[in-house]
Amino acid sequence: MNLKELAKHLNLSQTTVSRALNGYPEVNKATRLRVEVAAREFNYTPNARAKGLATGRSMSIGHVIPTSSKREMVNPVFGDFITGASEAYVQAGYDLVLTLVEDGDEERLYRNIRDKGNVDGIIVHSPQMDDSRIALLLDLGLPFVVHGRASDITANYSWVDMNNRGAFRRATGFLAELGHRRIALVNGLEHMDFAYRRRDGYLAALEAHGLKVDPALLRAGEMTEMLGHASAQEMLALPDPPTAFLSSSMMTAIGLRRAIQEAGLQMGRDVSVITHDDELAYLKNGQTVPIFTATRSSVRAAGRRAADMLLRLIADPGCGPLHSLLEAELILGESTGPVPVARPEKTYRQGQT
Amino acid sequence: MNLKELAKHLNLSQTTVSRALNGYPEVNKATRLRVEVAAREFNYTPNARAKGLATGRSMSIGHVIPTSSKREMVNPVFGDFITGASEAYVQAGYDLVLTLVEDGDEERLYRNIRDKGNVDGIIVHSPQMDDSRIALLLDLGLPFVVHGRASDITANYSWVDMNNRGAFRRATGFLAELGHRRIALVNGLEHMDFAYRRRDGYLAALEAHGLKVDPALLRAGEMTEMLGHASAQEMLALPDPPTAFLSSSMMTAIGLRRAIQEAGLQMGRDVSVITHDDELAYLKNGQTVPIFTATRSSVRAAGRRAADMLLRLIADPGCGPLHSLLEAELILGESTGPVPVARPEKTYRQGQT
DNA sequence: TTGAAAGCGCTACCAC
DNA sequence: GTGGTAGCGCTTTCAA
Repeated sequence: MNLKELAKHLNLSQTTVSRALNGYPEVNKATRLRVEVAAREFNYTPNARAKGLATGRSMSIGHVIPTSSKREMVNPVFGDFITGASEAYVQAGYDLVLTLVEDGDEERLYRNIRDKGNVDGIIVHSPQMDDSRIALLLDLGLPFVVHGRASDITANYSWVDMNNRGAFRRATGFLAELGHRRIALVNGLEHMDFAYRRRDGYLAALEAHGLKVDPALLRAGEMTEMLGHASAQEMLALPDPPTAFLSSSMMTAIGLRRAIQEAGLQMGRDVSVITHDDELAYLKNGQTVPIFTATRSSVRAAGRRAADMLLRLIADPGCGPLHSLLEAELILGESTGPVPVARPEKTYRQGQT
Repeated sequence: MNLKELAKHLNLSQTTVSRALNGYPEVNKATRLRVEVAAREFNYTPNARAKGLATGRSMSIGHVIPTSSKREMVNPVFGDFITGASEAYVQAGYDLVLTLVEDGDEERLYRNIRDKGNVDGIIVHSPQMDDSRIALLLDLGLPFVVHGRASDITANYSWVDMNNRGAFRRATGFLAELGHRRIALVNGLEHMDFAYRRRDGYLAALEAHGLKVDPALLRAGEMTEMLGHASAQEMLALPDPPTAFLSSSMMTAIGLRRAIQEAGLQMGRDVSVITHDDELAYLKNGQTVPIFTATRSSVRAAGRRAADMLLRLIADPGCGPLHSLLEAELILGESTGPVPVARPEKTYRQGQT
């Protein structure tokens, strides 16, 4: 059933029915009620394409995820991010359009996304440090929010990010305070902004604790189980092996733990591991003390926030670039209870530059 | 730039320009060339909504993922599935619309999806054994392909599934052949079809090897690290603990391995683990022998296949329900080399019922 | 408070 | 080969 038929059935004009259904004030109360009842009765659902054509808005948001042989496959945390974003979209009546893109030809791709017109704005995933997409999107005038930041870009754009630097600084600090002197980092590809920041936090903590950096204890690559395994295996074979590992991903950590086990070492006794993507981690202190890193729910909160931000940007383009830095929970203690939700550290507006 | 403007610029009618751009045969070769050049020059991209309104097709596919507090969060393998599906969509010029839905009110929801008209078909994720959505969708006449099956449903519908039963039968068999008599299964929620089938395969293998089923070695729940940890902890405290574990998910396996380690046992020596979602698993035989379970790439292949299937169903609705069962790689051996891609076991058409 | 009619940008039918 | 024109289903002036 479409609007025309519904109107005919009610002996009303399309105009009135449309107005009644879209909450315009000038409709007679009784008329509106009649229309609403009939709409429900006939399961009337407006055609989104037609509505979009008429209003100029598509009521959907694009999520653009770069993939290529050189980058990682779709990151597992993406599911959590989307879950959070989706909440906002459902409430606001928006749809989510997912676009996986091989890198290369960004110019044409993003222009097409805009001109095709089936999204009102996009969320940009996996920014690199010098991500060229930001300038491009600013130029195209398509509203967007970046999930993460691009450290080498000076332009002012909207983003939502986890405090990666802070999380890794603290995690490294924990290990140092427990007496570890040889702390390894198995990171993601370091042209990715999140990985750069994590490394930065790691280095800062080493320096703060008077530990010197050993390049042999640093590894970066696609965050696979294989990377974790190979890295740990090689490092543990060093004359002066690490006694603790920081891992940037759950996947990497799985391989890393396997290598530790294969080396005949025991987690939490001989060697400690803290994983970023993981819900639980280990510290060396005789018996295992988990560090609770609530990354999954934090990422979900980030998704929610990014979506809210973008919707606001679309509704009120003048509200200027928005930023939000979320603090990931990182709790020393028992591994019980529900996962706490990340709290925003700060959110602020800023005038357009 | 839109069609009208482009046509005016070229001193041609919209009709001709449209025909030239859409590959209709009756266009003069020279004209077509002129049009194509101009289109590229002005970065002309047809408006998808207008095109959709005119053609009646939206050129996008919906992926519907149920979520609720009672079910698991978005499964990590979903990213791989989407990656595969996306390849097909890009080639065919389709977009991917992602819809996360809380369960309840399926009736209204799926009807809305159809009537809203911004997808031409959907992929149904996470089917339960008696999933009510299948009858509903069949009734609604919206083309769909299920990722997985619904064992309790007798209707004939299109699906793509991994051979979960076979994979768990084989995995259990490996362990039994290595001499394990007490093999535990930590499964997903067993009203989910994949979990039911995995359990079924596990039970079949036990029976084939003359091992008896011990309910104390069976656990099912949301596939979290906590489930894995709690399950393994309790089982290892039994008077007659298991010497091997099968885990339905990477997340569960992480917790499970932690419990093993906390119990002072050593993986691959005291106890063996095979994880489904994982790339590597362990067998007990003096030294560690990994089982390479190429689930990630297998799932990606499944996504690709499901998408191809749905596109075909949309193009030719008469081609009848299609089915495809994919075999997950499960290789005893070294953990090196690239991940092999799943081969289809069988694909066949079938007349409409 | 209601309705007629003009688009939104495109395709597709029919005439030339 | 090419062009005029009537929709696709909705919103939104403008009049009444």
